[in-house]
Amino acid sequence: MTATRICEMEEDKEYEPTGSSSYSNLELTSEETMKQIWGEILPFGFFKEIMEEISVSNSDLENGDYISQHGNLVSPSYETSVVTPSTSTSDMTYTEYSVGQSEYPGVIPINQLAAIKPDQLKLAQATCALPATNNWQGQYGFSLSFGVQEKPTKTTAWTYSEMKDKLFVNMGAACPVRFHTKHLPPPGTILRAMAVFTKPEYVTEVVKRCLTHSSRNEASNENHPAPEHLIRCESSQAYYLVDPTTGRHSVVVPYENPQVGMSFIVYLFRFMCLGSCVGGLNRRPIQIVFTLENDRGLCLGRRALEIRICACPGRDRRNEENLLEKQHEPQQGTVDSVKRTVVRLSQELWNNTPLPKKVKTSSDDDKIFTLEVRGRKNYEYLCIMRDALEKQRYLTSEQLRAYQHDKELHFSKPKKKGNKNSSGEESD
Amino acid sequence: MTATRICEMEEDKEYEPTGSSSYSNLELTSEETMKQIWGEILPFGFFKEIMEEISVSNSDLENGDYISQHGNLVSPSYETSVVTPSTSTSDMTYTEYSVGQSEYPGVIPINQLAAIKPDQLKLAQATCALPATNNWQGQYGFSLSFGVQEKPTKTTAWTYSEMKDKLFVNMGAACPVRFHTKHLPPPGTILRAMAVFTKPEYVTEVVKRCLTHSSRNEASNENHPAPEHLIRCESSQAYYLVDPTTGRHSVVVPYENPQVGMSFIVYLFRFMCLGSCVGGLNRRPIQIVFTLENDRGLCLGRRALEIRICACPGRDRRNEENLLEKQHEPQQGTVDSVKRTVVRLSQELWNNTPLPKKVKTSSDDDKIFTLEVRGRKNYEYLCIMRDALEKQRYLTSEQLRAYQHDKELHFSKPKKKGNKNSSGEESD
DNA sequence: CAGGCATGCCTG
DNA sequence: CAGGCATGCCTG
Ligand SMILES: [Zn+2]
Ligand SMILES: [Zn+2]
Repeated sequence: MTATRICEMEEDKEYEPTGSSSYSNLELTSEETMKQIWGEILPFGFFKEIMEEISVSNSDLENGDYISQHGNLVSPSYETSVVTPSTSTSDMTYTEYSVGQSEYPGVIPINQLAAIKPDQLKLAQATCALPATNNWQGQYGFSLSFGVQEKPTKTTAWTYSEMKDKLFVNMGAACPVRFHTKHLPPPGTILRAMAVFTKPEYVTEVVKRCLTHSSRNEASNENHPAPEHLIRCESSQAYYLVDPTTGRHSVVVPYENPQVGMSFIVYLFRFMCLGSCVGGLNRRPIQIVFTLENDRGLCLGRRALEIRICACPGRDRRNEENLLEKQHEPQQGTVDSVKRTVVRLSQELWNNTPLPKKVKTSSDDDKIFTLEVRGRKNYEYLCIMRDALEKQRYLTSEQLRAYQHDKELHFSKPKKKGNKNSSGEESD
Repeated sequence: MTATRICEMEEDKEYEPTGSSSYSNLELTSEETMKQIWGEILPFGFFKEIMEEISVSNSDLENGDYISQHGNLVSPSYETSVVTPSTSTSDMTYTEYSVGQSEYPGVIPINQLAAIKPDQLKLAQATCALPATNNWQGQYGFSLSFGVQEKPTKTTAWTYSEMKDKLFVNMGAACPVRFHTKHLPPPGTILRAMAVFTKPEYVTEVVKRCLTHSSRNEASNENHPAPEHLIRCESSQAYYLVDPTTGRHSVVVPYENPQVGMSFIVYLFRFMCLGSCVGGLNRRPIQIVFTLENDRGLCLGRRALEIRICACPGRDRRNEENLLEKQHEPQQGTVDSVKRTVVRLSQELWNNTPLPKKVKTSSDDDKIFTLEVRGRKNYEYLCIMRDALEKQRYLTSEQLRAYQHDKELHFSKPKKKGNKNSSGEESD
């Protein structure tokens, strides 16, 4: 079990009501459960009996108050809109079937939530406002790979960078992705692909095609049922979904087990906008989250892949790899650059919340930076900020101190498989 | 009277039925006349009694056969759609009034066309598939100018280059244009602004905003009646028109005579897309054609202005001026570059026509280039091609030979005011 | 298909 | 606000 990108997950440790690291964990838990309850009903046979037997008993979860605090768990209209695969209609209307309306109440009492096995906690991100993007092979050993390529030219249609674990691909090009499972997942398992903005400032925004490219007149949209979807999968069994709660787009195909003798199954994916599309991706990096889900919509494995859709995959890959190598000589941010980044990030992060926007920065010397925040949720933002600072190589977690009500918050440190994180209070 | 951009106009000379240079002249004539007959009815008082007394008698025009050959003169539905100025409605519906339906037959017999005074021949381009873009002061001495600017910075909102007679302007910026008339035009006169692609390959395409910027959600479209119009005029009396025949957009305001003591009247124009907008201008240069029109829709004066809508008007102006200066050392195209240009242009031009696409290029030496074409209409394309080659400084008219059915075609040469052009047959 | 321009936009 | 990068696309 690896760590999530934003906050670390615990495996056996009890939840700490006072700490904040369990916060995001709970969020996952509750939303996952809601997902399971509400389900997503697809018009083919892969999902059956979705709403059955959710046994209720919960001893671990004692922080049900977060649910209402979180405020996202009121029930919207639970119609799952599903776009059927194209049947070569020429009128291009967006066929949407409303195939299911939950009779479940809007808010599920927290103590009725099921005893869910750890694996199941790894949410199906389709109904999660902040989808999980951590890699997790799961019990079936889910992973992906790319075929080796002839030396990629500047304008090769796609190229995968091992060094960056990133796919560079032309808009509209069919890109073969190999999916591996070590053990056979149950029949009815599906593969889902969903795009998510990588930067924390944009993660909440739904990834769609730009207006120009989703227009009816676009050649690429002829006879396609989902012009607004960024990701396409070349399969007659592909279904284009719009999550009714979050509005997020995804494409789903039945997961076919590799043929005997083959270690993987190949799906062709197309990405239908440029990363630079104005009013669309708008130069904001994205990743594709591939999830293996069983017929109840539970996630069996997940693999997030950074992707850049561009005109010159070869060139851009080379550039990014060169940049990364240059950066490998570690390089510290200046006091000013860290301050600026923190201020910008905090403005972005706090902007759309009812939380206090107060953030102070100061530095004792050039090595340690201090932030002061209030409120429980802020811990989550601090983690995002910390990640961003680290990613930009401005500082490491060790260099960042955070205070809440005059008490220092300690960031949990990413650890290896099976580790626990810690988040408590200590005197300065 | 100056020459049109594509073919030269004759003033007193008789039309030659065998030649082709009179072709485009006739086109102007006939379309202008159609314009006058069908008219454009605006919902305010500027145009009245449009359809009255068109006396019919024509001796000069003896090539009526071109009319049907040209094929554009069938009558579509003659409803003029007019977008009223915004009245601050918040629902952003595109208010279109259908204010007039011609009872005129679809095709006007050529010999019924009026004896139109030369000035009136200068067509109101609003209903012309290929709008006139020649500058013509007319009897009221219509012209425009720009105020002097403080030294333009790189990102000044707008800047006018005398050297290039070109306006560089930020998208959405209010740009003050000064309009001059030496004599008072009659009451009811209006000013029209219409955008036209500059390159011959695109002149027939209607200039509109891109999908992204014309979207309802665009901030710039709030309470605006014409989100799809590229050109806006800051005036409560501005009307946004879509020509029913050509689909071309224009904005029209009552032409107010300069105040006493002032030599000009200022209108503020905004240009609502970038020249680079994908699916819109798409990096294709445009010009704005300003026309003064009387209350019958007849053109009283015209001024075409090249314009570049961009993020950095200052920078781009400097770059273009530098380039122009560098080019002033004349520079010839190679045989290959001319060939390539001719082939590309001919493909573009012939592509959407039923005409034979056959074009040969050959060069006797490095100075003379030969084209072979068939069909009457091809002469028009040859002229466009010749202009493009000249513009790119590849060659001059003198260097280009054209053959039609083994007979050499002679291009008419641009001459000064009052000159005649010649287009006949000569032996090689 | 690579070199390099064009052009919006980010950074200091 | 200028320098300069980012990134689609044109040219040879
Ligand atoms: Zn796009
Ligand atoms: Zn635009």
